Order: sequence, then C-alpha cells, then structure tokens
Amino acid sequence: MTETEVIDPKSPALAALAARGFVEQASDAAQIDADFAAGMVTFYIGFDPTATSLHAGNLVCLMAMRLLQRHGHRPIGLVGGGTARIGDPSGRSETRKMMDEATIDGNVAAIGRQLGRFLDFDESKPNHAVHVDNAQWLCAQKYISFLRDVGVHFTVNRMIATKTYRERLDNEQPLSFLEFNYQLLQAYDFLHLYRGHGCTMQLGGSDQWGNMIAGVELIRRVGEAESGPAHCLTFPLLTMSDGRKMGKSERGAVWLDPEQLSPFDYYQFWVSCDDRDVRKLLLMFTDVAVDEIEELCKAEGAALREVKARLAFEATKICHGEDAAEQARTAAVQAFGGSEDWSAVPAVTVPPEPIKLLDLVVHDEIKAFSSKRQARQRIESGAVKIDGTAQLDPGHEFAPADFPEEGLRLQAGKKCRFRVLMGG
RNA sequence: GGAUGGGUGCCCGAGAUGGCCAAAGGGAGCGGACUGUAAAUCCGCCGCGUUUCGCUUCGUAGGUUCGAAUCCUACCCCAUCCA
Repeated sequence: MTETEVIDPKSPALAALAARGFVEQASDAAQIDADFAAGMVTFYIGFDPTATSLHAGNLVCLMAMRLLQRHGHRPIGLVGGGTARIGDPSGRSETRKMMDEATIDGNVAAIGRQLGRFLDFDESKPNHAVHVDNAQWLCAQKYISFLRDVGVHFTVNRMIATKTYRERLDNEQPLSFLEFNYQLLQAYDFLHLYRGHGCTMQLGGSDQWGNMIAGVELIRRVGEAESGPAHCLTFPLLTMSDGRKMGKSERGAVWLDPEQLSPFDYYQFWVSCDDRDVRKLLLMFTDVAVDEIEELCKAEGAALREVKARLAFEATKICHGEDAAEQARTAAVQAFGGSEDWSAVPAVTVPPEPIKLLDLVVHDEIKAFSSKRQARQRIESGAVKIDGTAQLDPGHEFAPADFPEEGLRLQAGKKCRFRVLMGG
C-alpha cells in the first residue's frame, strides 16, 4: 500500500479529482488511474446516519461522488444503518453513545433522500446512482458464519496496529469489543458491494483510511478476482483557515436540509467564508471550471466579495436548486445591501398580538440569541435594528398596527436577518 | 486488590485558612466600532430569569454550619505508582 501523490493522472476522472483538491492518498494511484481510464468504475462512499440530515462536513464526499458520476462512473451511496448500530471509533477518543434503532432507520431514509440532490438516480442511465443501507445485509449476519467467513481473514495483530485502534490503546482509553468489530463490518460492506454491484473502489475522508484498506485487503483474500483488484482513495481533511471545522457556523451545524437550515442561511455560510478559503471552496464545492476559478481568484480585496457571491450561489444551487439559489442571492443583496425592499428575505410570522422586542428576537423561528438574558444585553448594546434603526429598549412593544404588509425588517447581529409578519 | 493525586462553567485552568465566588486567567463564541456579510485591531458581553433583585451551578448523594466549590461521610469516575 502506497501513499503516492498522483503526479500526472491520465484519466479525466482522476485528473479532475486531483485538480480540485480531492486526493489525499490512494491504495494504488496508478491502477486507479488506469481503471478510470478503462471504463465505468463502480465506487462507493459511506455516510453515517447520525442525524436526520447531512451537513456541510459531508460535502467533500458528496461533491467527489458527483464529480466522478459526471465523468461516467457509477456511485453507490451507502448509508450505514447497520454500522451505526456499532458506532465508528475512528477519530473518537471516547465511545459514541448508542443510537436506538428507530432513530437510525429514520435517519437512513432521510439521508438517502438527500443524496438525490447531488447524484443522478435516473435508472435509464448506465451509471445511475444507487442508495444502499448496510443494515440490509449486516443485520442478517449469523455470528458464527461471519466469524468463519470474514473474521478468519483478520489478525488482531494487524488491526491493533492501525491508527484508529492504536490511538485508543496508546492512550489507554477503553476500546470496546463492539467498536473493535467496526472495521470488519466496513470491510465486509466493501466485499458485499464488490460481489453484488461490481464495486471496486471506496472513497472517503482520510480518517477512513484504515477501514477502507481493510476492505481492500479482505477482497484480495476472498473476493477472488471477479472484478479485478479493489482500491481506495481518501480525501484530505478539510479545515478552514480560521481553524474551524468545515460545516460549523456560529449558529450551529450547516445542514443540507432546507428545513433545518434555510437556503438563505446556507448561502450566507458560503458568502461569509474567509478570504483565504475562497479558491479551495470554489474548487471543491462548485461546478465552476478550474480555469475560470483561477481567473476569479485573481480578484483581491473587496473585489473578492463578488467571488464569494459566486461561490455561494453555485454551492447553493447544487444543494437547493437554482431557484432557491437565485432567491438567496437576491435576499442577500436586499438584506445586506441597505435596501428597504426585503421581499426575498425569509419571513417569519408571529401571532397577531402585542409582542415585546425581547420576546420577538428569541422567538422559536428566529432565535437570534441563545437566551433572553443574552438578547437583552445584545439589544442594549445596539445589536438589533428594526427597519434600519437600532432599537435599544428590550421592552419595546410592537402592536399589530406596527407591522406593515411586507413585514418589519429585523436585523439582529451580523448575520441574522428576517422579515417579521404578523398573521392571523 | 493497595497507595497517592484528582474530578470546577463550551474547552483549558485558578480557587480549598468556609462568607468579599456566578466562581481569576486564557481560548473559543457572541455583540459593538472599524471594514468588504473577510481578516486584523480596539471596546463590551460571555449560567438563567419577571434584572438595583431572584433562582440554579463547581463528579453524585447526604451531612456539619447563620453560610460550602471550599469542612465531614458514602458512592461513582479518572490519572499515576505498587501487587
């Protein structure tokens, strides 16, 4: 197993991945390149159903899949309903809390639907995407059979040498037998897909290297050479220049589900990125051509705002569709451009009765501040503006008559903007 | 199993002669100013609430006391050393 940097890929697919910064390490870069060049490759990436929605942290994987599918390869989106019952110890210093099965199954379904936004599931196409849940085959496993068929190919000696387990052991932190099995299950997933779908490649974040390589080796041992050797390739761990993990913003995780994070807020997440990350984000999270990106990134200073707007628009378009992206862009210009027309800005409707400013800003759908106490302090320091002018009195009461047809323009802090309507 | 040290707010980490402790300091975060919805910088906030006051917090459960993060008891967990 090598960790070869791909110097000069011949296949368009690998070249595109490399050009856009998706390649960290590969089990056999030359062979992967050759496979991509030779014809359609079926590959898979696994997602943990730990929540009802994927978030921006999953985007690297999603965009890589999308890119490969566009180069004619076939993606399998595996949602780990089975492995979630175990909990991946990778990168964790502590055991994850166990999730109950109903929650897992609900998450699997929700995440499966989200994959449709990034991948093409049109079955008339030869490389249409497939969605699978490893609970389908893992939960039915017989313990003894599994041990005889799969367990026999693993040595504990080798397993405890891998980074994931090594770290736990070195730090003398408990590693339950349950978790220790995670790697076998993921390796088996790969084998299962190799046999059932002709899947010869697994991609994933760099933290998955150990689990992925375990699958590659398992296939080499038992998979015969049905579809040739299997490979894996990892993506770099994406960190923002300010050190924050990709996918976290001031108001929490950047969910891909519009119900959990509005397209407007999603757009804002990209617009407010650090200058230093613009190029990297454009490459990975938009479909803009590499050459054009290089051109765009020649912009400096305030001109970068335009580039960020482009980034935000393109990224939002992929996740929420063109219409939503247009609307988010319009809303952003309205809300942040000093306009009095906020017609595109998200609106919330409050009951038709007098309401105090303090209660308004902590309203369930606004939640500009985390508590009333915070809200009071922020209001008093001038953080809240109504129709463009600061309102310093938390107790200021709004009567139904104060709400115009198109709503009150509420501005709380740097990012939070809403139109507030009073409805009946 | 034995010995010793320790468990403090989102994180790190002071505080242990009982009151001046909602708890130093740093980081993160938030708000304001300046800007470009960026960065840096400066200022402010940073448990919650019906806010010149009230309530709930310093591993868990009790106890002593007018009063406990600080003392006592039991329990749980962690670190290091011994077996």
